[in-house]
Amino acid sequence: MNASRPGPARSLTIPGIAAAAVALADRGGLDAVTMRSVAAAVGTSAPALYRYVASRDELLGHMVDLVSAELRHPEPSGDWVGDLLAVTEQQVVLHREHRWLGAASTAVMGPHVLDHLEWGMAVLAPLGAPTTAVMEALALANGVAALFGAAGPAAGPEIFRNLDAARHPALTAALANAAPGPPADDLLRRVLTGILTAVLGR
Amino acid sequence: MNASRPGPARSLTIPGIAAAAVALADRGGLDAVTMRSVAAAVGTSAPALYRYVASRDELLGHMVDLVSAELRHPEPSGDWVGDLLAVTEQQVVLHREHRWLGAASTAVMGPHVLDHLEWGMAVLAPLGAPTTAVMEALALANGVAALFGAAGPAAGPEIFRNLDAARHPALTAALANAAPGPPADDLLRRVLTGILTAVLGR
DNA sequence: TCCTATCTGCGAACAACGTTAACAGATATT
DNA sequence: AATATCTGTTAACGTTGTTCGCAGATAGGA
Repeated sequence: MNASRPGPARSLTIPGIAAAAVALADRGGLDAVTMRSVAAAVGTSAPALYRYVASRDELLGHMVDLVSAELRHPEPSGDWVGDLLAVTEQQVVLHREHRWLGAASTAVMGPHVLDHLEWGMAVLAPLGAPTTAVMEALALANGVAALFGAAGPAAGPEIFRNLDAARHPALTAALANAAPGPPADDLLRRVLTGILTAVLGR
Repeated sequence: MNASRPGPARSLTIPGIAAAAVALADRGGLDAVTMRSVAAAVGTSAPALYRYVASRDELLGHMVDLVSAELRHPEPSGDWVGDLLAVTEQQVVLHREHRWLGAASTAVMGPHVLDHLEWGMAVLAPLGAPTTAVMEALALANGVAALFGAAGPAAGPEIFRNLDAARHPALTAALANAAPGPPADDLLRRVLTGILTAVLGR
């Protein structure tokens, strides 16, 4: 831990700052993550944060990487669908616990996000599919995880304010007798296998 | 066109305002859509816009609805996969022409967005699947369209700044000899059919 | 030991944003 | 003609991300 550099030692760390920002976003959404609020949460001043991050977007990237570090990647077992499904389920939980994840623009991928891609490449390597197809499959898996995590009662019935019973009869009837509940348990597995076989052609 | 109401007539329309906002967003992203810039584009003042929209978020909703109006929904032909694929391809084009579409939070669905859902319900009605499954299938189709539209050279190689050849060897090798190009033509069809059959179980 | 270079964190400030308040002018109904 | 009501504008408020200097602290070199 030798700094070997003049000047006082830094009192904060990027993971610490990102963790405070994540806690704020979990409570009040991404709008609650302001430079001033994060600074107050870690006990410092807003301009001091710019000694650690170049911009707010970079801080958001650190947040994404921090929560992505929670993913546990099992050793590739040969059952590539099962392996991928296990991690995708974790991603769904991640998106459900941190509903800001999908909106956090990842302008630059953090190391843990890259770890996930690396693991996915290793899992799908035995298939011998072209790398572009593998990347597309992984991107689709990520997107499906985001969709499943964001689903459910994300917003109230205000979304259907413009619903007109005369113009949208089928939709009106469908919403009347069937509120959109959480997706079925095995739906993610079915969709994921459907996507993977469609993309990788196996 | 009788207003039958005192006071001067309004000089603007919501579609006109939304069209100007769409043009701004197409050029400079969603950040370029500020109340002042939109007002300048339509030749008025920022506070005057609040006579037409209650908030900036509502304006964003009008933008989403305006571009969603471009969707052409064919008469259901019985070939529900083909019908759905035709419209989903249009949605991909829409997301590619308006890359801000995915980021525009739809707090309230406009009439044309509801039209799309209504049409989807009608297309999938002959299957006799539970309404929740149909809604899930349509939501997934929308999400896949957004994913396909957002794919490609959306951002430069800055995304992989944190790539470490020692930590991510497979990824490094994959990126070296295969730049992520646009998805194959028939990929969307394969993925969509895979998802639909997985969700609707047919 | 003292000096100096260099780093940290802070107070003030700036431009831009969404939004509101109060007001002048225009217009259709009475 | 009088009145009520709607429109659009100017000014302003609070908040945001970000930058500018500056005071203070600290480690290495003399």
